Amino acid sequence: MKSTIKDVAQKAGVSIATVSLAIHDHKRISPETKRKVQKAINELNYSPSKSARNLVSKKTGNIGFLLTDDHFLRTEPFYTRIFLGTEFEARTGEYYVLLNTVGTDYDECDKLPRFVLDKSVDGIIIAGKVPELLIDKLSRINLPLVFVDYIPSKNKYPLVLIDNIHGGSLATEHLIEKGHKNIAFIGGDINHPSIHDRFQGYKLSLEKAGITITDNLISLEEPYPARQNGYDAARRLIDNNKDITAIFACNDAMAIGAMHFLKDSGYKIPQDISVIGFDDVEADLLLDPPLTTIRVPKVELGAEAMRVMVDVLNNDNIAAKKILVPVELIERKSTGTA
Amino acid sequence: MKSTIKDVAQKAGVSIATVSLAIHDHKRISPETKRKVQKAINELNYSPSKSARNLVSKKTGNIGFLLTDDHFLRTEPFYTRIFLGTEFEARTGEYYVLLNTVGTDYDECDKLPRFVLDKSVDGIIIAGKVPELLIDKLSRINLPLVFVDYIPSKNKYPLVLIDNIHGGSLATEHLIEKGHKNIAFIGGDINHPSIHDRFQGYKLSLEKAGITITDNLISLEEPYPARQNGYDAARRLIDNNKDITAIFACNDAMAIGAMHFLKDSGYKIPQDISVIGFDDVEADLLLDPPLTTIRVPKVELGAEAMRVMVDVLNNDNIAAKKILVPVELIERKSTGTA
DNA sequence: ATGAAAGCGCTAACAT
DNA sequence: ATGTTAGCGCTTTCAT
Repeated sequence: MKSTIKDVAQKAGVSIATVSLAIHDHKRISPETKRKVQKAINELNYSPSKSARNLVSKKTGNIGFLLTDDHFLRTEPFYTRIFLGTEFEARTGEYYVLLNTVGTDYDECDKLPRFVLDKSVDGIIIAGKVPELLIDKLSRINLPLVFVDYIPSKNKYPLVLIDNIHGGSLATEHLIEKGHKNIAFIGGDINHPSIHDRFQGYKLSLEKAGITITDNLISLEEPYPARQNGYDAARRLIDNNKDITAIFACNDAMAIGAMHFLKDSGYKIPQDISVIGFDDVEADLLLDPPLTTIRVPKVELGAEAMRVMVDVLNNDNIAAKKILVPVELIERKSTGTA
Repeated sequence: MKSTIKDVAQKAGVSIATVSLAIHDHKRISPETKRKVQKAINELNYSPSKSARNLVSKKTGNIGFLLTDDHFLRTEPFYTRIFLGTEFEARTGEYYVLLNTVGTDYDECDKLPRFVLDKSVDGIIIAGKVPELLIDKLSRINLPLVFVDYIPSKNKYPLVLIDNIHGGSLATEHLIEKGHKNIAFIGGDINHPSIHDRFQGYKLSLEKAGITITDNLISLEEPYPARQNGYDAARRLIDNNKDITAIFACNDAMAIGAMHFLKDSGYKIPQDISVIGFDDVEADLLLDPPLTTIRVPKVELGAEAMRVMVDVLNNDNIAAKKILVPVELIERKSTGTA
């Protein structure tokens, strides 16, 4: 039933070493022997055992995908898409990807992810913000790390990032072009590199357009960028400043929350107030009106991270590169002229 | 992290065999020795190598998760959730899950999924409808198969299914209770067991209520249950029958499409026409009005499938069992009195 | 109750 | 150009 390298060797009338070398297309093996071996392999329907290979090569052929559980369970399928991207790309690199989530409250006592404990991965792709303590621990074991959509404080790893500053500018400029002057910004967890950068893009574009940046247009106190927080931030902003004609939310979740608040308060979107988000999650199209946003190519982010990982694994001397994945404006119906 | 069973044996002052037995909590090992070994394990931060274990045990510790690529890429994160469920449950069973998609147009020439070719899995969970030809091929290799949300024609495998008939009844009865008599059904791919069963539930409930089942209330011709097809089906139905006061769509995607058509045509939901879906995808809450639907516990479906798989692998349970996972009515705002 | 030793299937020196 | 052989880290008889 299950043939081994020994069976192949016997059938081909050579040694197992020859079979092994022939399989790896080693130049020391003559073309004729290779053919003989190949014939035996076909006849026996042989396929090398991964376990045995792994044991001797000390490789696993697996890449770990790590993120916090709240990221994976959140309503918007953002990181799920990134995961899919790594998965698709892994196929071509002959890898499998293993998933593990960790709590956001990771502390000293918590164990390392299962796939590092039992040595089941050759490298780890870390998606989104994870506890720095975990990164510290991970950096001590000798596994290649690639970050996607997050910049760890100890910045010495390859990074695959959204071009957030540019995206923030795109969103803001879109609003400016529509004639808006009082453009609010809704952020959450401003220490998060992505949100920080989107905010930078906002400020840069306003400055470039000669528009003064006012404090009461900006909401940065929400602890994380979720719908309810977007709702709350919009309320606080609108309560304090009736001149606002447009809102740029740091992500779609907050934009959706803001839209709910505006509707609840009787504002018409975009006639009274325009709203633009960031991410382009799938729910955007279902909203009424559909949300104008900055599209983040999520699958592409994952694929890119996997490509970098494969590169790192193949040439151990790769410099920690930083890849900025471009974004684009998707204009739908939630933004209009001032 | 680099310590092996040898290091542990040395540190504990015993043989590697003893360490191995102690790890597996074998009764032949004295409690005291076990403690000594455990201490050494902790101090060395030892964790057994999966590759080595796999080699001797002839197991991989991996479960394959198979579905068609269109299922995985569709907008509603339905199968993604099921996948997550298998993943969560796999943790406790000490398994990893490997993902593979196949085309819907799978034919004789196509290769088997990668994880079966290189023998990387101990069993396969098959989610949703997959080509029967593939199932045939898979059934010939000697791997345990578990189906979730699909009934293969060669019905000899463990099945984890949604209680679709009951769900169809729940939805229909809800509408009947609201006083509706002209209740339309929108289906797609009626040969799909799930959709077929939901339709059965619809007919059963109507019969039970003494309501005649009329052809011009039923749309079954759409080839698959997606949004656009829901839109088209609703249009055809409403064009032919102005008496319709409620629509039961076989899934949320079609319900969303139907709602779009109704809105485009100036119908008010639920004042003019009620709409109920099936699945409870995350978009439902964002719709205006939010969609009344039958909730399918997606994560639970996946977890259950993995539990069955683990059972099968442990030989605890050889009989091909069939598990019906219950559903519930989630009443939101898209259904009202007739 | 514990240890010695024989593999599991494969790769890669080292021989020939 | 090909064969011999020593492990990789672990489980599992079989001895002691």
